[in-house]
Amino acid sequence: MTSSLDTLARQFRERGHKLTQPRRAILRTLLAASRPLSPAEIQEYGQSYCQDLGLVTVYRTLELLEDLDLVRAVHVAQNCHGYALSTPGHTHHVVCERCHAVVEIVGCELGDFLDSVAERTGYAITGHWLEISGICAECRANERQDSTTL
Amino acid sequence: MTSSLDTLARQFRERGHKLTQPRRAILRTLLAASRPLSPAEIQEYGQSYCQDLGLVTVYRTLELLEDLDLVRAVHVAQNCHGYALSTPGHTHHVVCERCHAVVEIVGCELGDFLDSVAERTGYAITGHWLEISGICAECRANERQDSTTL
DNA sequence: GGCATAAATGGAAAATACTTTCACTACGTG
DNA sequence: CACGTAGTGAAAGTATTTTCCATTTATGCC
Repeated sequence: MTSSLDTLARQFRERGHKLTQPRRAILRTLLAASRPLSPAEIQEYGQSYCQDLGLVTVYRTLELLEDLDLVRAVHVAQNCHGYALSTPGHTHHVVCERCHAVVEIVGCELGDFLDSVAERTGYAITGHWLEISGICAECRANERQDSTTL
Repeated sequence: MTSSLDTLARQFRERGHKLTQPRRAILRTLLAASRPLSPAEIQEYGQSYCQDLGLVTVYRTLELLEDLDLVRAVHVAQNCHGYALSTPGHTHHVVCERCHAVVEIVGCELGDFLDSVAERTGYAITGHWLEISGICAECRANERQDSTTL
């Protein structure tokens, strides 16, 4: 959003990666996009900058850009494939990074925050999705154990 | 989480759906799970309750259960197919439901909320993911226009 | 500026994942 | 307990992602 192609390119090279034409095309496409794009879309639009940009390259470059924190995967509802029983009402999840256990948080205390978002962005807010990751008590206990036995 | 098989089954029937063996197997699997499962996993585990549970049925049943709000899709990072440039630092997205335009919210005001989550759940919070959906100013303007021209 | 070289590329094809179709089955009402 | 319909699984169809490898290209070095 705030980054220019130059800034991105510099960061890219500074971390020891080559700035090839295909990669430049992908960055340009992402810079020009007003919404998250799928790999196939990135290839399609990217070909206006780099004639024969391959889909494989798009996948590889996205992976790299994610590692470098220059790009992020955005949650797109249709394409999320984990399912869990929901408790009635509005809830959020806290997912353990180690064992993937899920705790649901029943209350939702984001009302004020969402109001301010609406005001700042001009959007009419219709919903939100919050997921919190962490390490559950059990896994932390196990980790302590592991490190003492080593 | 708090629901029993009986409760789920009752809600299911009350809303005019048949409670078949495959569906029962899927509900049982979800009840027994401690983390979100993919459709393929649900099929695999569900087969211990219903010998030849088909993947198609899993997809259809999940869709139905989502409609009934008995199950929810949980964001699983690997399977999200939208990519967007990330601005440096921590941001959240507001995505327009109509045109998919994305606005990034730069500040993050969830600190206090996350602290209370940590306290309540016993998790060490390592990160969070918030996405807000809404309708952007432009799309709302278009909608008003549409309804007056009709 | 040209050269060496290691990284990066694109196409083909394999491997996965997801959807749709359709003839058959079984739920549960009466 | 028979019947009608919602629900089913297998298989085919489509889309997505990964792997492999011969070829190309960016970049540091002269």
